[in-house]
Amino acid sequence: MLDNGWCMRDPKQIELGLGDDWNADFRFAAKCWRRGGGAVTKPRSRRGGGRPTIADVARKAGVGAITVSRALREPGRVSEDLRRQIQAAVDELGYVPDPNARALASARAEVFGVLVPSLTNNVFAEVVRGIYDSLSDSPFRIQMGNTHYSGLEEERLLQVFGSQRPAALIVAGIDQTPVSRKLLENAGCPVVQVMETGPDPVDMLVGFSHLDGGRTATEHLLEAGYRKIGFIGARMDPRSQRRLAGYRAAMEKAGLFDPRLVTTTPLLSSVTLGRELLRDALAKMPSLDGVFCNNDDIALGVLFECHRAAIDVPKTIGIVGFNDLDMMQAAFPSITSIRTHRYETGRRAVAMALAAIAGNRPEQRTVDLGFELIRRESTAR
Amino acid sequence: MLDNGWCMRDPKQIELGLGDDWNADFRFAAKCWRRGGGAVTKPRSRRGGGRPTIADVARKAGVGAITVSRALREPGRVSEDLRRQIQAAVDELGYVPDPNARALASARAEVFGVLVPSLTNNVFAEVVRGIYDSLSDSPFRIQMGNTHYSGLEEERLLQVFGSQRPAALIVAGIDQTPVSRKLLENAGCPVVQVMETGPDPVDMLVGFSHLDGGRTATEHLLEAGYRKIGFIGARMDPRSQRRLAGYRAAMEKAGLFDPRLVTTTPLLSSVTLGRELLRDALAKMPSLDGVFCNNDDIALGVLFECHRAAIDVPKTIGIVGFNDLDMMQAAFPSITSIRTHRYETGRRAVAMALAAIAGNRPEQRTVDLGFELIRRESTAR
DNA sequence: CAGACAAATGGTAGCGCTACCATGAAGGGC
DNA sequence: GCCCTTCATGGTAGCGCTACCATTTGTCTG
Repeated sequence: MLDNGWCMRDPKQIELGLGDDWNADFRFAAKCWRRGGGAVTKPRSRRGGGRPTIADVARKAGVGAITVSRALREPGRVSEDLRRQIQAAVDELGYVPDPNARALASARAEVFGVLVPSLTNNVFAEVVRGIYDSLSDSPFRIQMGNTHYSGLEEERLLQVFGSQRPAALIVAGIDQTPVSRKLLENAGCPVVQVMETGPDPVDMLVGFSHLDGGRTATEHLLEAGYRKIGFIGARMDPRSQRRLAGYRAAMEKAGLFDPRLVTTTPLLSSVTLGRELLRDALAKMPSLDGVFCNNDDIALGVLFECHRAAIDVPKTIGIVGFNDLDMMQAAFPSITSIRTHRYETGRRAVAMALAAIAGNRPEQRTVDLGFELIRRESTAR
Repeated sequence: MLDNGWCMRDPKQIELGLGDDWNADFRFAAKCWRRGGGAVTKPRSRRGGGRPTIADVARKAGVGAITVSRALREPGRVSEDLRRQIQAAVDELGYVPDPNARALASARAEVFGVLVPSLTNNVFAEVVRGIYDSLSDSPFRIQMGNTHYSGLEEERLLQVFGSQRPAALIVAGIDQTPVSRKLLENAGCPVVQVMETGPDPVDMLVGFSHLDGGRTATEHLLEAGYRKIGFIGARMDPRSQRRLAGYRAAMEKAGLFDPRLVTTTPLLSSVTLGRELLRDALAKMPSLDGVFCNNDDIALGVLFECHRAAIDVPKTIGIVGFNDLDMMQAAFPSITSIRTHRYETGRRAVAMALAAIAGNRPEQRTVDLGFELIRRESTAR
């Protein structure tokens, strides 16, 4: 065992020592805060803190508060002159509008709600990055939620998000529970489902067909001459299930499907797990000559296991991944994968939501961004 | 070249077609919305929508509004009887408090502001995951910002976040600009800097010493008998700089430092880049016999490049990574790395912030979570 | 030049909630 | 019994902003 290592500090020290009842904790926290207990607060003259308000700006600029409000939100409706005066006052006072007051008064928050099943999965991280980049110069904030692949958690978060009257909602997937679907339909804002295609979006939809992706990957292996092609998948969420369905369709069409070729687990995907699953797959079916992996982490694990077991890739076993993360190209041998447009998905979702907010919903409510098969060494025999 | 692939759809189709002036876009959007233009809104009787308010609950329960408010926030201060009545009314009406109104009235939003330099970097994703998990059952929302490793962007986001009167701020790193530092000091809420240690935190600090990490990694290579040990680093942010400093300290102490052993680039880190950087390093210094990599992506790239160039690892070249992502353990040969406690960092940061909100700031304002050297095959010669 | 109409600005009245203070009732010490 | 707390509840007055409806001025039509 090489994984011994020495510890710089006692790991016990790293525990947290937190109570379970966060609400109680916070209630206590809030009470203390009110009494000026802990926080580094400056003494505040007025209740809301000493910060300038719209009234301060209005006074300084010699105009009405509402004109300041308009100058900031709809500059076109305020005369050039006043606009300059107001801008000067804003700059001088360092005025920043209070988003809470704004949301309360207008019954609409400048917030995009974003729901993803995982924060660390690179796939969703890329989508989220696209969303952030698209909104970074906009007045919109982003409220993100992690559903942990749980329908119940999604319902809860949707409930919470809805209470804020968001400007739009972006959610991963199309497999919402009936309750979630109802919440989305009644959200009173544009809704974009991402990462899939399907016949019946709640509102708008951006993604691609995982079924076609799975089929394409499998057909590629078949064309390359592989026959005993296995499917290896972890964390079998709905998207993985569809990839599996695509695999199965291609294998059945070729008359090669065999349930013993399929190896899955509900465990969270990881490179290490990819290694273990290949071992399992080979134990069940020693004559395996190809693998379509649920995702690239698994594919990388499979590759490493092949190295370790001295199995030649691509000669003895061909490997195809899914998503085409950067490392697929760098691997040795480089790994064939299905490239998906994750960043673009985020961008497009925001673009569609903004269009809908502006009242011109795209006539095309479903956008299929497709995917690409990237052929590499791992299937070139 | 194997990276040809065929495209399922015209990539040109994937462009966005968005204007540059988001503000103008949104202004238009908002205007349309007000006129009932696009969104799927239900007709609303009152201005704020037809949702139940605290007054509705109070009426139904036969109590004053303020009692409802208290029952929800400080149940202990309301009698058992009324609490039950109120809860029944809340459930029946499906009442959810409006966080905007709450924030406005109390001059304090139940929001944690979180600022990270990257959303896709697994390191920060893990910290963020810890933060999310720690707050998932709390009343706090999370407002995340992506600084893109830019001080200016950080200042801008801090400004925006501050306008919301957050309950706490968590920011990555200790190298804020003077402006950012001032903004943090005046935020009027607990502030936790994460991912580093240092002598002078704004408020609280959770992390570890990247310098010590770099030194430890390098000393390990030295102990294993490597002599011409290179440093390979991409995206040389302040943390990477400190790792480099640790590397340098160890090498100088051993009398082995040579600037030609250091290969860096400001480019964003990736596995592919790791391959290229090793090529560069070997071009400069063909006798290289060890590499300490800035992070695990780079280390993986280095490993793949060694495979491709038929360089034996660990015999000819030893490799050490940084962070100990899952794939380090799965790689063949497995890769020695410095394990960092990213998830725990997020958890601890939240715990400290909550404690501070509650008025009992930990006496220990700086928490060093340390790191571990995980010895593996890549340095076992 | 009246009448109509748009453009520019302002006043008022909330949005839904909580801080602050007031009230009345229930205990507790001498 | 008195005063002094403490506890449970409620009324009132905003928090900072914007929707809605004036009001004023200028411009255009016939």
